[in-house]
Amino acid sequence: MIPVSLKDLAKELNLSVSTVSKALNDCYDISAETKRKAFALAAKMNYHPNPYATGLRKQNSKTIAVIIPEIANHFFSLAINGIESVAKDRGYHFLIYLTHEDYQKEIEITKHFQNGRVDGLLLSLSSETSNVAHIEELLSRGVKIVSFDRVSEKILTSRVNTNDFQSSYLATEHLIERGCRNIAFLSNSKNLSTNNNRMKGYIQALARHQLPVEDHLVFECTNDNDHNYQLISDILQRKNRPDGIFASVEKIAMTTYHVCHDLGIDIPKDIKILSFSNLEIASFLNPSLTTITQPAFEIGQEAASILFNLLEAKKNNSQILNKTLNSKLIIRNSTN
Amino acid sequence: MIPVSLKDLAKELNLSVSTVSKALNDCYDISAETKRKAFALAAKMNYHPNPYATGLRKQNSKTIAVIIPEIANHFFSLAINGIESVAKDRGYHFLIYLTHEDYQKEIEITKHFQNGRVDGLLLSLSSETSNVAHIEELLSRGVKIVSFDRVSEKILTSRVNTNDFQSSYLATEHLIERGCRNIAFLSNSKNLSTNNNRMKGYIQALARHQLPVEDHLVFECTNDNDHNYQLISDILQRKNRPDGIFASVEKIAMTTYHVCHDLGIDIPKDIKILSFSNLEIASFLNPSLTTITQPAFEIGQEAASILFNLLEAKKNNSQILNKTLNSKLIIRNSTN
DNA sequence: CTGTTAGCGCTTTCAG
DNA sequence: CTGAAAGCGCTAACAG
Repeated sequence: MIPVSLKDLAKELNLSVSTVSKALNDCYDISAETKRKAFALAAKMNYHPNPYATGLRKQNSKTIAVIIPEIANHFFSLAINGIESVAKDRGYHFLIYLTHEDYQKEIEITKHFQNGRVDGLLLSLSSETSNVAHIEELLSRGVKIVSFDRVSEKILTSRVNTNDFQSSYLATEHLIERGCRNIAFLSNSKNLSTNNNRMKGYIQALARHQLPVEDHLVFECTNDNDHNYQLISDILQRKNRPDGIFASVEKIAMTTYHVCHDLGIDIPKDIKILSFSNLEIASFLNPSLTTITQPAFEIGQEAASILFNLLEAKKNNSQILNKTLNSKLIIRNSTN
Repeated sequence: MIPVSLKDLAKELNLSVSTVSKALNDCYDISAETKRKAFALAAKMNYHPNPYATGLRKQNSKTIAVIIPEIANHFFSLAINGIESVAKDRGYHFLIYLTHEDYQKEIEITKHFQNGRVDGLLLSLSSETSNVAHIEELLSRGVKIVSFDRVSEKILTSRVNTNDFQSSYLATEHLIERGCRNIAFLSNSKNLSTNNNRMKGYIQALARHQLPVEDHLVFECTNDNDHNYQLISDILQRKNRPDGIFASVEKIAMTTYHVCHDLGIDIPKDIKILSFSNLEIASFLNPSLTTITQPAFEIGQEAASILFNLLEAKKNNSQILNKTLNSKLIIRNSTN
């Protein structure tokens, strides 16, 4: 690294460092001529200020952290696209951290933000997280946080998420209208706000249509695919097999699909599958899956905007916003 | 942000800032007792050094940039997983930048690394990039770079990629063995090393099996899906329709699948489709697609390792490495 | 309009 | 074993 610093420019221009600094920052009290020369030389020598020196002085870093459970998941990668689109416009950079759905890792990661590394944080909780003391600690230090998708009631931050309840209600209703009377819900993790809202939508739709809400139709899947496979396999081999499956996330829907394939169960004739999914091609490759697609990109954008506004607020305006964006129900195969 | 600094610790301990600094850095010339007290207080007060102050002093940032064309693409998100796994272990942080396959954006992004923001760069070129002066500029400034996947001969850095040529050769051969005699190659972008190597593998397999290599069987797709749809639609409505399609990337394979569906062409009976794809479920959802899966995670790991070694090399060891990792051919439906 | 000075939080000689 | 002082690159208050 052969950096060119303000000092180098100053020497070349026979000016003081501070004058050059002010010139390049277009301060009102610097002559037009000096500014011209400063900019010209800066361009010529390809000068770019050291962001960390500036940050140290200004007590900010113009960078944020994005903490997510995983990245090889279309929801989160699309959300990052949204975050990127607004970060770029507003002059912010972002660091990515992955918890891999692990509470301990989330805590470890959290420690990096105790001292100025980032101005703020975009956070989506791991499915293993129920205790949120590590987040509250950051908040008490004055770190600005906006939660998205996987939020917690206990964390007092602005939140951006999907209409999980409502879309689940509508989607479940859709299954009922297609004739399902015995719909199982494959839950993700009881710690997840998203999962719980989805389940509430499912339950309410059943209730609304006078269908029994049976405990034995709600199953808790885990992050262990083999376990899920076995569980679903058991469910589908019962005497009174469900005629509909609502999988709270895509991965579980895929496992269900897999099991059906292995057991020779015909989708959608024998069983109908409904799932949240942000992977366009999923519903396309297999038109018998009905999917709920979240506005992932917009969620990322919205969360980032709120955070940047918070960071740049003149007053310590800590108003908590709750934004809910609508998801779309995608039905490719409504016949039979 | 209410930060706790070395100064705060020093005051509390009635020691000088430099002593505390040395104590926490476990310097040999500090008494065990002092160290103990320093560590204890640091833990109690939740002290974490400001990374940018340290960086400014040590002239590094312990952060790298990852520049990729897009993130909602399984290859790149898996590669990021690999990068993350080694960055975490080696104490590095990473910033993500997306070019969106746009040469101008790539140039803009590149400007952020002229002055200390990152110690090094993991780079995968945009499909629009043919002139690489912006990268050479960084290199001449002493920025360490490792290229992966989308590399350029013109950029003299270590490179990590897949055995594109060989796997394409084998996959094409597989199509031939399944009876294809008229295989079209749907190219991605002529600027991409990956694409070109894949095409070479395809051509060589045809040649090896005494099949004519015909120009009119190689088609250039773009980033415009509608254009691709039209192009592929035209191809599949010719008199002598291809009996096999080799799509250089997943997105093009999906469009092909889509066109087949709309035209009522049966896969794999009427036509066989082969594609590079890192999305596990693609080959699963549609078993008639034969896919080549890249070791994306490992490529990320390998590239990151090489970069970190480079950054920490005592001598200015600028040896250029070229690593090629093997991809896997996944054939789920070899009947008919 | 320009320069001097101080300091952001940290590390690192060098003196004691 | 500990502390004073300098400085990484930059900005900002203040003096001239």
